[in-house]
Amino acid sequence: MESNNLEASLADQHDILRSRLNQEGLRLTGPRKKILDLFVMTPDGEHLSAEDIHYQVTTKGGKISYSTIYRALHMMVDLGIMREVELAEERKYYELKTSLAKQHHHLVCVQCGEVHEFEDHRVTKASRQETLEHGFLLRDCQFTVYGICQTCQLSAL
Amino acid sequence: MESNNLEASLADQHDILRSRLNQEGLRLTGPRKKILDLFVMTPDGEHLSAEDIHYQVTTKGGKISYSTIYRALHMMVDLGIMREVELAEERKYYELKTSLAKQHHHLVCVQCGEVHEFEDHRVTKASRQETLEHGFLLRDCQFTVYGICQTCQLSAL
DNA sequence: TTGTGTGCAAACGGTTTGCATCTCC
DNA sequence: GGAGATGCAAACCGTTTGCACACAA
Repeated sequence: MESNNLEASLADQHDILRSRLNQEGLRLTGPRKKILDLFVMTPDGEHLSAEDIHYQVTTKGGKISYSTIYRALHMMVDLGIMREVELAEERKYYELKTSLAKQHHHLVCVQCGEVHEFEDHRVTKASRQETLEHGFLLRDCQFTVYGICQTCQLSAL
Repeated sequence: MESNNLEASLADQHDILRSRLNQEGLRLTGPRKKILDLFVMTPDGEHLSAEDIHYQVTTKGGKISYSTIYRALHMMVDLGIMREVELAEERKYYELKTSLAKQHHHLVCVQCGEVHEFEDHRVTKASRQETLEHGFLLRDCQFTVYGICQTCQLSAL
């Protein structure tokens, strides 16, 4: 039951991505399916880096090169399917831009890396207001709050 | 007159930094003075990268190595004198944390790199509220709005 | 005088790229 | 069949580090 639903949902996602790619003369290939599947199966509030993707694919017995991963990520960002988020300084993270995704922001623990997503209409309004006042065309905004989570506060004692 | 005031202000800044450094057993050296001077003389809303600093110092006939620049920047961030801001993906930018500096955010043109600073109490409140709700200890927050400025919109026609 | 700071050159690490080969449409 | 995609290995580029020398306190 469950697994049938999951498989169905993955197949749906493949079809959506395929038609989107075909519009642009691009192709849905094996590696691209694997990457998409990882994001679809990733619970909310989690984000994947190129390294995460490489690790997950290879530990499942698959094989994929970093070049392919980076090229696929860039392509999906360009198509508006994914978003690059700045959570840590060392590397870039990516998240799926589901059509229903509201603008959300991130609360990050600088010690353990735990991430919470949250929405805040005040922040959304502020970004709209600020772009309007300066005549900018809004593209994206990132609001990232850095702090220390409870667990890390306690373990520091 | 003007230049006397500027020199006085730079000397003041040196004294402030020197005593702050000495508290920690650190020293105010030639390269550190040069870097501080650049930030003091940089108009509001401008931010400097390691490359900017290197360029400015060397075109003035000075000499400084990247190692020294990076080490000085990290030190000043650790001391709470400077802040690292994420304006572009490729490199890190730094700004002086003047004592009177209110929390401010950035509106960046993704094409030409123009940056506007702005304050918004709603955003500040949102960061406080979110850390509170999750039991986090607030460390810093970055709100960066990406868009296309008027000039770039017009030149794209 | 001595421990801190500097410059150099080499290393680092995430990301990008050129090219021969493969594969989806 | 042919344009687009992949994997490999090497290049890239901002940043970091080890080490011998220099200098502020």
